[in-house]
Amino acid sequence: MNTSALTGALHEIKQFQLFREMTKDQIELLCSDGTVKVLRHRELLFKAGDEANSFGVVLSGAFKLSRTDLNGEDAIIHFSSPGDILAALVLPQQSPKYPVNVRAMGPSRVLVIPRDVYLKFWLTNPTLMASVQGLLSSRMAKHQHLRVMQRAPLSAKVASLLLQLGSKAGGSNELEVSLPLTRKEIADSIGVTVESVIRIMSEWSKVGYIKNSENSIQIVDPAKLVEEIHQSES
Amino acid sequence: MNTSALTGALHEIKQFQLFREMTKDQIELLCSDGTVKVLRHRELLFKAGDEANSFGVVLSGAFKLSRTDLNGEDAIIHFSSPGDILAALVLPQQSPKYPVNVRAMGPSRVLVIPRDVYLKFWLTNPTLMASVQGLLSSRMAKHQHLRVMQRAPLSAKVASLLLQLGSKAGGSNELEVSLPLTRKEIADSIGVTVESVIRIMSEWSKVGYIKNSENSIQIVDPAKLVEEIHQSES
DNA sequence: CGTAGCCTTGAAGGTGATCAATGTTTGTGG
DNA sequence: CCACAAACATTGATCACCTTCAAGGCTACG
Repeated sequence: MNTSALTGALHEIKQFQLFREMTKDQIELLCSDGTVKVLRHRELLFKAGDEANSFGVVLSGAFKLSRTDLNGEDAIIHFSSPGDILAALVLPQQSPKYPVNVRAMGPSRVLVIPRDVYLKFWLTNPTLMASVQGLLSSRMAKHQHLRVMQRAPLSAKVASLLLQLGSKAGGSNELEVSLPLTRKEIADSIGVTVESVIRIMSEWSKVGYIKNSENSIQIVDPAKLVEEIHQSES
Repeated sequence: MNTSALTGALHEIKQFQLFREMTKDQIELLCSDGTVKVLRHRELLFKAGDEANSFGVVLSGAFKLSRTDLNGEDAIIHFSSPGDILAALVLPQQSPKYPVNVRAMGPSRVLVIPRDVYLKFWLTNPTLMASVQGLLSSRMAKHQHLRVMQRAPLSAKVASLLLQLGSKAGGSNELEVSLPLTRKEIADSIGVTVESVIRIMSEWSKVGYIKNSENSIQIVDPAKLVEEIHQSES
């Protein structure tokens, strides 16, 4: 593999919350035998059901975690951005399998690390485990949030997802969803059909709540989307 | 607090997967300053939003983890049975809050342990952390499963939940749901209305797929419920 | 230049929500 | 121990929301 790519990756990794308090030596240990893998749009990193003998730290781009339902449709479980860890949770099990498909959204890079390293160096590092639990906790929180929204109307679900994925951009209070997110992916995340998502979002585009830039979604008026969520109250 | 209750609890705990490989001394350390709390049906253990300064290990009975949605309705996140840990995931955060309400289902007992003990003794024990991640992993798997089922018809969702909660009973291939589960709780778990759940389950009772014993549900014919799930394939 | 992935719009139909009323069981205090 | 309230279970009628199906356009990329 490319050693210089790895060295570069170690520098990138230092920026992430996960490794904030780590020394350079510690980081090198934690990433032993790591390799940087570059993926193109839609390329598969881990396949659900495969033996999980390595895990990943997202360096750049984004990944979607999904499972295929009985009709062959995708159900998207989670979006991972830089700094997120992939597949770590299942590694302590004996002969673990990946529970989900992990697929790149746009060109992406990930640091792939063998399972042994996790068992030996990650699990034994309390500071790191605290951070890992933090990541898992926020992922769990998103699952819970979706569960709470399940009975809300479709518009509230879409609004909720966009606000969750959006981050601050520009001087105003506008938000921007930085993922290259398709309507289909939005639909698969909240468990509805593409058509329904399109109908809602076209409406919002028309009245100026949101705007479609080049492969990113601008939330022009977040307050209106929040309103959309609260309209579901009885 | 009652010391003899605690001593008894330490024996119970030894049976759980979580502490299988621990020595008696280790267990005592991990449960330092723990107190056994006895709760009645519907009694609240942790309240969502409260400061999380302790966590719990379920000893007997069962607990439901839920959040209240915008309409004041409950959304049930998870059912915890003996051996499960409660609220551990959020403890590493600075000034953590309980993310959910934790409420007893029927008379229940739980070992409540201070947060410090988790930070000091749990996080620093790799073997234990591996087990904890195992529990979290299975909880995450259930969330994912529900997500996959989201587009399936209501009957498939109910069938899926019952099969998930059921455990082997009797000599035949019958299953039994040991929780004192109400129709409303089933509805709140899968995000539908009570009435819909009742309509489905009455139907199943009539044709003999399931049976209502005293505060427990018998799955007489699991195969038929599995069939119910697969009918949703297109 | 053709195919694959994505976006869009319309019409029709069904599934599950809502609302309302009533029965049943459990628990509690007088 | 009875009366009353609260929680839980049930059934029916109506209707809205979202799905399904179908057809077509747009853009990117090999």
